[in-house]
Amino acid sequence: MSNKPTLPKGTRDFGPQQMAQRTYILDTIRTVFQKFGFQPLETPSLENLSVLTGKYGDEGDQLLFKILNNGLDDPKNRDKAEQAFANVVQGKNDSNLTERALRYDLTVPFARYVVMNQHEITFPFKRYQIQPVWRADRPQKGRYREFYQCDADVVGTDSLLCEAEIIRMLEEAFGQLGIEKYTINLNHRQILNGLVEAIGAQGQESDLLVAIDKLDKIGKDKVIAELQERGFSDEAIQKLSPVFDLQGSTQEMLDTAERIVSSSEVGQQGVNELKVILKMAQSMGSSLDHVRFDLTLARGLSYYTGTIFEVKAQDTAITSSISGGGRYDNLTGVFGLPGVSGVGISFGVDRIYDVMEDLNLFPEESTAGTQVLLINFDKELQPQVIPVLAQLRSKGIRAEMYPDAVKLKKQFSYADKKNIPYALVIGTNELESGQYSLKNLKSGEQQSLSLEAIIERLLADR
RNA sequence: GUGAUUGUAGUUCAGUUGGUUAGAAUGCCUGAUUGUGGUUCAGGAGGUCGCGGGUUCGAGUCCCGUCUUUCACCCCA
Repeated sequence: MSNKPTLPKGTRDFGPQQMAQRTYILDTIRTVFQKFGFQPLETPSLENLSVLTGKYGDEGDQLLFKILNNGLDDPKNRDKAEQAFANVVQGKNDSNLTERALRYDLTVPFARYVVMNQHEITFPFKRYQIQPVWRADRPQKGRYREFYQCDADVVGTDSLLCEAEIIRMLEEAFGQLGIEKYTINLNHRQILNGLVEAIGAQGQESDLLVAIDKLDKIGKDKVIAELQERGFSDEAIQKLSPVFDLQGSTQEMLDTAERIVSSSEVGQQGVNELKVILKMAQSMGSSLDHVRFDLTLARGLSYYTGTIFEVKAQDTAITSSISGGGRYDNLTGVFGLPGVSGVGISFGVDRIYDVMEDLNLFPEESTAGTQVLLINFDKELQPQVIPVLAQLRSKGIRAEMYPDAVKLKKQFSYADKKNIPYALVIGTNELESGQYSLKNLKSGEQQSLSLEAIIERLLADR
């Protein structure tokens, strides 16, 4: 029998260095959210299973992490539990066996919160939420079973200002993180609906979306093959062909799209909305350099009804999207509150981390730890050295003293490994003269200075 | 859920058609240097070969199961 502990599939530990880097990402995003007027919200890790099922499609339901009820071993529950188990084995949910599940995303819990607090909330309601979510997916590159989402959503307004602000937030966040090469892909569900109408393929919406969403991944020919396989007529595919060959500036592509869906009223409406959004984003200071209209962007989540967003980084092995979102007209409808429109964006911190790691984008400050290590010479001297430690900290300097009076070699190599830039040596000589030895561990130079001078130097070098 | 793939020292990996006591690099500890790290040199510790079963005189090596890793599909952050 092995006693070696292991992690559950698809989960990870984050050590001190990784935590510093992750915190840097989260803080950057949080600051952007707050700057745009979003307020924080946290919801429980657990939700009632009935809140989550049916919101993510059949595939999504399969990926929920369900929690086994307690008390199943109680003899008086036994019959119920066995009956429930029989149901679950047949793929049905049964609250006598599982009535809770881990949250799958942040949007549905948010919708639940809005419905439960509809009378207290002032609309439009802008909230951000940064918490882990869980999916019972098979892990692979950029996919984990536990990962963080950073969501910002606005509910209670149809204004396209929100969409424009989302574009600005994406630009600010990725700009501040130093990710320069990325694309914000933009599309509109109504344009896609218009497309379905225009080619006369009503009733095959989802088949169409799934197929054309793969265009940049598998190419035109394979998409056409897949469409044929899914039973689209040659005529319909013929009508789609301009979609595969879209080129030019965002504006030009939008104009082309407008022609393609000209026979459809909803399609037209979608194109117009995107045009308005882009203009608004521009007047908010967006260069639109990173924004691209992508008629083949579909996104899986079934609740989107308007604009949809997806962000991908370039020049990196991480090809999956690092951010995504869109407008949903009726998310709270399933909880009995119809007519509340919302739009939101979600940042995938774990993938952003992978991209930044891959491109080496973490600034040195983002991992800053202790600034100065006090060398521990001798137990006898500690009463005189400890006050120095306190004094450094009172000035806001990140300082620590090596806890044991071991060999200096060991203490210095500890500082070296922890990437501490300075070591402060206070031994008998220093205490006699009042001039302490400050060593810069990067350059190797060492100076005798008064405590005031040391504090000044450390404060200047932060 | 479907199809592949991986597992040997803290870490990254060698290990031949099955054959004595399973190796390297790096990291770790000690010393050269009893008040000075990152370089160098010398020495040392560290492994139930993922786990369980099977074949065999003999298994890290072959077979079965299981868990795990990574990847593609599906889907998705």
